[in-house]
Amino acid sequence: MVQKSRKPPSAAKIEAPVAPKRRGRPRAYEPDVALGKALDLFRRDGFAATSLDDLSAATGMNRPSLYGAFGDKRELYIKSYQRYRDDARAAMVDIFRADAPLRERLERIYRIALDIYLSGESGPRGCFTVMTAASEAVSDPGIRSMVVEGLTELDKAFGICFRDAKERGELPEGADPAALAHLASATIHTIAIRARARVPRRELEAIVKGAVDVLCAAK
Amino acid sequence: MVQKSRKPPSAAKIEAPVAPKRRGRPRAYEPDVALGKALDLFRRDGFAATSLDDLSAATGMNRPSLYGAFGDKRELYIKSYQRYRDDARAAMVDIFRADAPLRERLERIYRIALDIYLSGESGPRGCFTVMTAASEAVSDPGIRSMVVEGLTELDKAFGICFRDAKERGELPEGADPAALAHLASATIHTIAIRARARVPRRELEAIVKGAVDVLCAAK
DNA sequence: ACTTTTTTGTACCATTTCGCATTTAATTCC
DNA sequence: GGAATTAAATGCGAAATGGTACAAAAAAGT
Repeated sequence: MVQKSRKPPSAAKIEAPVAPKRRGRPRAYEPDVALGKALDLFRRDGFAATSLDDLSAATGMNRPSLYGAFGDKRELYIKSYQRYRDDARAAMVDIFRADAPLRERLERIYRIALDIYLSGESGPRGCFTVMTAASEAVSDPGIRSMVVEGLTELDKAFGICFRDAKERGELPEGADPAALAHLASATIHTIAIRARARVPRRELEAIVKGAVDVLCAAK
Repeated sequence: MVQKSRKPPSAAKIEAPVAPKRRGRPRAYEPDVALGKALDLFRRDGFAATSLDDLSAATGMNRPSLYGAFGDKRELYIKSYQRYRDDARAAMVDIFRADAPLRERLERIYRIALDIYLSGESGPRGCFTVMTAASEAVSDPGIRSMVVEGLTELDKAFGICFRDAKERGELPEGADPAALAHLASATIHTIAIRARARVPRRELEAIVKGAVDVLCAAK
């Protein structure tokens, strides 16, 4: 379970806690949980293999409601992807920012990543960014740019990590933080892919351990 | 162009060069080129988003002929994947076996990989193993086992590479060939994914260079 | 010439797919 | 209680999909 609660934690605006007194017939669904269900489906089967009927069944919303709430299938996919990114970022940002040794930060990031990639009632689901890159990204410019953004965001987060590890003397003078960051991202990608091939967690953890050893001792 | 000629280079059996004198109406297509076209389509759009009509149009075979020659859509996908693997292996095996310094072997492997991943008339196509892992692998056990095989084959090839580099003293005593091999595979995977996001070749080459530097200097 | 064999080409079928138009239901405002 | 508003539910429809039946065609064997 990666999804965090949807309550906006902003301190301003204390009002509208539960009853904004809307005008017409009330919704029979909660948009956030419905979007979560849609994301689950898309993560398992991908865009093309997920039908609106599947989505309708999973969310409990009938097709017109789905359409009204999220737009067409592509828009729903995009919103699902944004949700995925938000959740993943929320799960990792604290660790990336933590004032902890490099090795510990890497280990924690990869543990969270494995949790995300291996979760799912009907099998591991991998990384949605990687899945989307592998499918829609070539042909859909809008989706592609989101994917690039996702890839870049991860590179940057790792980049900062290695850069300040180097500043703190945890890495040798000659170490190249950008290159190490790309290798750290690559490790994320490889475990995401292997997770979908149902490689067991123990093996993925071994790959991660080997990578962390190399990355912490590099050059 | 990765496809090699389909002539079986076995020295035995010199006969059957062009006319085996078949019995009925002759085929209007060459199975190998048709399979190549099917592979092109599957690589671009994936299994679910490629229709039999698309395949029929691309191969020039009508659906019943397609069906007769390759079986149903899934079987065609599997045969396409095998073809992809055969081609990729053929393009790399000599380099993996070459008696050359580690760095040179890695550089050559990655150059070939980029050629494969970036080729395609309608955009880069990435790695078919990665694409298949990202889509069909979770739900189809048969396809999944082929994917695992593909991933493992690459790990092993890199493993041998690093192991004998270590034996030759190109790597320090403490180096862990298996871990380095996984990182080398991870680099393959990350460039495959980024290629599909249309990251330009120069950037991918920079990522590769950084990775090779780390891998050749590790521990 | 005619049979046999293999492949092609046309046409069809049942299902699924996405999307929407229309009707019905539940709620607030007056 | 009635009008207005918002959403759910039903169901239609046109297109696409995977797959196949069946007839016509092109070759070899006799």
